[in-house]
Amino acid sequence: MKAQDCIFFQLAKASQTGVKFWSQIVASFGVTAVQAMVLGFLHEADQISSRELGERTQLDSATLTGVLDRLESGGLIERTPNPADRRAIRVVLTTKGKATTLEMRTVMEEANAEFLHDLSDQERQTLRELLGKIRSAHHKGG
Amino acid sequence: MKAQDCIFFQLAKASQTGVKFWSQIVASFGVTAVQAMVLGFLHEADQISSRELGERTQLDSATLTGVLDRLESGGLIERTPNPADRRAIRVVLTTKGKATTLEMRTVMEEANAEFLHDLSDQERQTLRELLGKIRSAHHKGG
DNA sequence: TGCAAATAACTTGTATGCAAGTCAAATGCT
DNA sequence: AGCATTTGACTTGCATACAAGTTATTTGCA
Repeated sequence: MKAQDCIFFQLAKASQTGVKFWSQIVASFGVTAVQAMVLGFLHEADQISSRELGERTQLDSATLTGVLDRLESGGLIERTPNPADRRAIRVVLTTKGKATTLEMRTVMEEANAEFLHDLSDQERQTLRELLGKIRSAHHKGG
Repeated sequence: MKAQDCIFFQLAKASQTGVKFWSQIVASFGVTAVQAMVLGFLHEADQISSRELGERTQLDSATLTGVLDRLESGGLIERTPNPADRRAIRVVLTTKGKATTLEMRTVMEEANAEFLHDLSDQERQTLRELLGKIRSAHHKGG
């Protein structure tokens, strides 16, 4: 078996290609690929705790603290206290954060389509299914 | 479109799942996932320059310098001078590096099979093809 | 009620990834 | 030969990842 045939290598490199592609697109909004993803999730569910945000984005709490720090410095989100649990925070989009996120969501759809431009509709569907199958198979101790 | 349906997110998370899986396996050899990958490529082509190794592994020269540093500290590789080009180095596996790499290649095949355990032969084949298609479509300015 | 165990966010240390820049050596062109 | 350009490896700075540990707070249970 050649190293290039290793599924871990293939996944990692396809992922890197995607992240680079997406990074260049969202760079014009002043955010990184990961930051853009976090904003996208916040657009779906605002006011959630760091823990829940980490669950949805599949980001480690250590990683997320840094990402939130930079988003907060950029004025895109705010950390507000949660009166019901003083250990937790509530992450909220600022006005600027909401505007940026809205703009990016349009761009994201275009980017998704363009990134998979060379694949047929059937292939895109299959790819998403297979990637999902992998993740669910290895979810928490599979 | 939900953030979870973003192909960049799906690729990144499937990749992370793979890297974590592979990392746990190679940890017993005292190397990281990336280090194991580099060793795998060196097993195919020893004595190559850092530039060529970077081409094959798709690792940035900045990243590769650090990876080679740690492999060299671990006694798995050595940097030797290239008399034909004094700018370049030649990366060679040590005896220990060769032994480790040999052992790992067996484990790698098992890990590949186990990681894709929930997929049929047809699905595995399709997945590899689609990932390859993505990478080649975006290779150097696509 | 009181205290051990669990939890939320953060911190620390190490390893990629990548853009940008440095330095020495090799190349190309006149 | 002489010199600008290119190249190979390295360095720096910043942004993820993630294991491991800290602190304050909350929960669960005797």
